[in-house]
Amino acid sequence: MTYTDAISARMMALADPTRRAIIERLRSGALPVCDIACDLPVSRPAVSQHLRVLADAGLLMMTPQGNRRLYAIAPEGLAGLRLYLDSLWDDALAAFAAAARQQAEHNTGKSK
Amino acid sequence: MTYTDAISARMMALADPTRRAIIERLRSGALPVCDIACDLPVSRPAVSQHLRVLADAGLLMMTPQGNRRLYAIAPEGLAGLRLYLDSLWDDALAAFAAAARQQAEHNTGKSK
DNA sequence: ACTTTATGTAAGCCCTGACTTACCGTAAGC
DNA sequence: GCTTACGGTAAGTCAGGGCTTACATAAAGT
Repeated sequence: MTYTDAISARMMALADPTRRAIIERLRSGALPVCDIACDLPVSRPAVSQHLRVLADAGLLMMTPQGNRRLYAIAPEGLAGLRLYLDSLWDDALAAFAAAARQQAEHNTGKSK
Repeated sequence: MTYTDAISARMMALADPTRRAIIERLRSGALPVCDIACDLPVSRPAVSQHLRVLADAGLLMMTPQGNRRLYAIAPEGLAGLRLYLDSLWDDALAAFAAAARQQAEHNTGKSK
């Protein structure tokens, strides 16, 4: 399903350290490109490319404002990731509990 | 901080499609390497390398059992990721609300 | 002890993607 | 109307990582 593809795109977008730095920079609110790029260790075109990747993944929204373009985190983009991790967490916990239970009764079964 | 580094490692580990497929395969419980690799489109050594990456990231735990090695999802490995996404989600929502509020009073301010 | 099964490791190939420089469009200010 | 800031695009380079084949190790079975 295309649902998983969106998860993949967002996960890969968030996996890059530079893009994570951009996201961190935008936690407190929208910023123009120059403000994002000025204290990053890469060139401004590189930041533009990263912004494109993040926007294509649905993690950023852009609003033109006169001369510049404000980028901000799109909360909806994070929703799917949260759901995915939560379901994975649930299944992992259930499998862990089941394994522990099975281990316990295996031990009692052959208790000397 | 090394906190963020663990997040990065886990995010990058989960970003790869093949590794995501491995994780999906382990949702229902622990499996030996051969069972994981048999229905994946890559060779078994490739799976071994992916398992190493996932284990190094703290996302998998391995328990030797005779001839084979059982791999299972480590729930603790997911906890940090969930916390990170939740905090990002909170900040993004707050910033979004603040921007909307500011936009609103800007509009009322210059309402004709 | 020898063979088979299960798995990790080494070396090498190759493609993706992150980065850079150079260039182009567009809105603002004078 | 020019010039200047802002920002996206193009082309090319280069390193990292994912894959494969070949080899090594270890436990099990017979």
